[in-house]
Amino acid sequence: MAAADGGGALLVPLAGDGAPAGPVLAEPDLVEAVRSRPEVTRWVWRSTAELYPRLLAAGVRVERCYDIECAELLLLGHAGRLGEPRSAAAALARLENAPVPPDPPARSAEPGSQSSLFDPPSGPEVPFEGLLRVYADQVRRHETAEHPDRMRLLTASESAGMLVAAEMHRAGLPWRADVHRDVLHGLLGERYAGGGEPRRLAELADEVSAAFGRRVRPDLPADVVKAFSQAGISVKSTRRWELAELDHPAVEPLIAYKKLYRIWTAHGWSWLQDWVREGRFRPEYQPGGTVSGRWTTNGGGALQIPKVIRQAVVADAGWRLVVADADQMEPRVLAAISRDRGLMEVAGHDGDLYKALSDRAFHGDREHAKLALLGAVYGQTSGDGLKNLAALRRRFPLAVAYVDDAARAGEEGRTVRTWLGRTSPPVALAGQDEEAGIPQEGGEAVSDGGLARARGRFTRNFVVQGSAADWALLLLAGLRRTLHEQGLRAELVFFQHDEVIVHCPAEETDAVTEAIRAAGELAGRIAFGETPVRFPFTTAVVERYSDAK
DNA sequence: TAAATTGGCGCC
DNA sequence: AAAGGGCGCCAATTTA
Repeated sequence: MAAADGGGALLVPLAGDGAPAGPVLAEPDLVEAVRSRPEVTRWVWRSTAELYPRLLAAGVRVERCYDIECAELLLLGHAGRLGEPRSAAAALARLENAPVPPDPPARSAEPGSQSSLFDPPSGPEVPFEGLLRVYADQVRRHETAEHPDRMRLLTASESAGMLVAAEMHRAGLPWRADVHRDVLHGLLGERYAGGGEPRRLAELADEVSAAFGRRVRPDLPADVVKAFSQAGISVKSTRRWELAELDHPAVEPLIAYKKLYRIWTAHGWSWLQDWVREGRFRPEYQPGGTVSGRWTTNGGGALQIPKVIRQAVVADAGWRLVVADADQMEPRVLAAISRDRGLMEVAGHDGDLYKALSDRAFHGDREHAKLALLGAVYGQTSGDGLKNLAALRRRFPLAVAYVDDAARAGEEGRTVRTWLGRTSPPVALAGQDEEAGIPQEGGEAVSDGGLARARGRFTRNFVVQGSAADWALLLLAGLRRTLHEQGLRAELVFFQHDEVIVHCPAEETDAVTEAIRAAGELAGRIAFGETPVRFPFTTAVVERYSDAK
C-alpha cells in the first residue's frame, strides 16, 4: 500500500486479507520509495490517475496495482448503488456512518497537458489509516460478490487499464502535424484569416443557397428544414440518410458540406493547435468511462478520429504501427458468455464468422446472418433483421435467450452484469432524464412502455458490449505485460474498444504481432474460462494508420 | 450570463 | 436500406 503525502509517501506491506502486515513507513519521496522496491509486485493506492503520472515522469514503471477508487466504483455498481460517491473519502465515510462527501466534479482535460502533475487530487484527502480501512473492507466486499473470483479479476484488470491509460497518455500517438495540414488543405481548401469558413465550405454553402434560390446556412438544421419546406419538400430532420433520399439539387452539396464541416470543427486546424505537441497526440484516457466499461477520452475526441484524418498518424522513422482489430467481437463474446454450443462452434474458428453463421442457419446469406445477429445484440425492433431473428433463435437458442433475458431484466427494472460483474445502473439513475416522458408514435399506449423497451435494449446490449470491454481490459493488461517482459521498445499508443495500435521499431513487428495474438487468446481464456471460442485479430503493419484495413 | 439541451455526425 | 446499443464534440438554442 502506498499513499502520496505531498511529495512523500506512506507505505505499509499488506496481507492477503487486506490487513497491514508490518509497520507504516514514512518515505520522503514517493518516486524513490517505489523505485527502490522492485520486489513489490502490486501497489495498492487510492488513485492511479493521481499517482502514476508522477512515477512515469521519473521513469518508474510498476508491474501491477490496485486502484481503490476504481474498485469502489465497481463494488458500488455491483451492489446496485451506482451513482453514490466513489471517492476513498466517501467510502470511508460510509464505513464510519459519517456524512458522505460528494465526488468532486469531473474536470475537463487540458489540451496538450503532458502529465497530471499539477492536477488537483481526484478526491478529498483521506488519512492513511482510513485508506487502510477502506481497502480491507473492499477485500471483504469482493468475497461477497456474486462471483468473487470474477469480481477480483474485474478490479485487477480495471486497475491494469488505469496503468495502460497513463502510459499511453505519456507515450502519445505519433502525429504528423504537417501531414494533417496537408489533408485539411486538400479537403477544405484555403483557410481564411479571422476564423471564417475555409474556401471549400464557403463554396458548398453557396451551392446550397443557389439550389434553394435564397441564402441558406447548411449548418443550421432549422434553416435547412425550412428551405426544403418552402421548396415543397417535407423533411423531419436533416440527417444524412434522410436527405440522401430526396431529389433536389441542394442535397449533394449539403451532404458534402456536413461531412467537411464536421472535420473542420472537430479535427481541423484548431484541434491540431490544441492537441498535438512535439509530434504526439496525447488524449486523456478514462478506463471505465462508460457504464458498460468501454473507455472514453476526456477532450480531443481520440475515439472518434475520422478515417481521413488518420493519414496524419505516422510512425517515426524506422518504426512501424502495428494496428490490430479484433474480428467480430460481439458474436464471439456472445458465444462465450451464453455458452451456446452452436454459436461457440461458429466462433471457434479464425475465419469469417458471419460466413460460418450463414452456412449454418441462413442458407449461405452472409448479410442476412450478420444483420440478424447484430439486430439481436442491439435490440432491433423492425426490418429484415427482425425476421431473421427467428432463424437465429432456432439455431442458437441459448445465445438469443441470453440477450433476451438481459432485455427482460431491463424492461422489468432490474440490473444486469457483464461476465466479470460490471453492473448496469439502477433504474432510478437511468430514469432521470426520462421523467418528462417521450411521446409515443401511433396509437400505442403512452405508458412507460416505450421507456421500458428502451431500457431493455440498453441492458440487452450492455451484457455483450460490457463483456467485450471485460475482455479488452484483459487483452491490454496481457499485452502490456508481454511487451515489457520481452524487453521490446514497442509501446502501446492507442486503444479504441476492440482495436490497439503498438508503435515499435520495424524489426519488432513480428514479435508484436504475435504478442497481440497471444494476448487476445489468453484474455479469452482468463475472462470466460475454457471455451472453443477464438478471439482473432486482423493485424496490419503500416507506417500510416490510414493504410490499415 | 451561464448551464443544460438539441441536432447532427464522427468512431466502435 | 434502415435501425437497434455505447460514447464525445461542436454550434446553436433554450432554460435557469
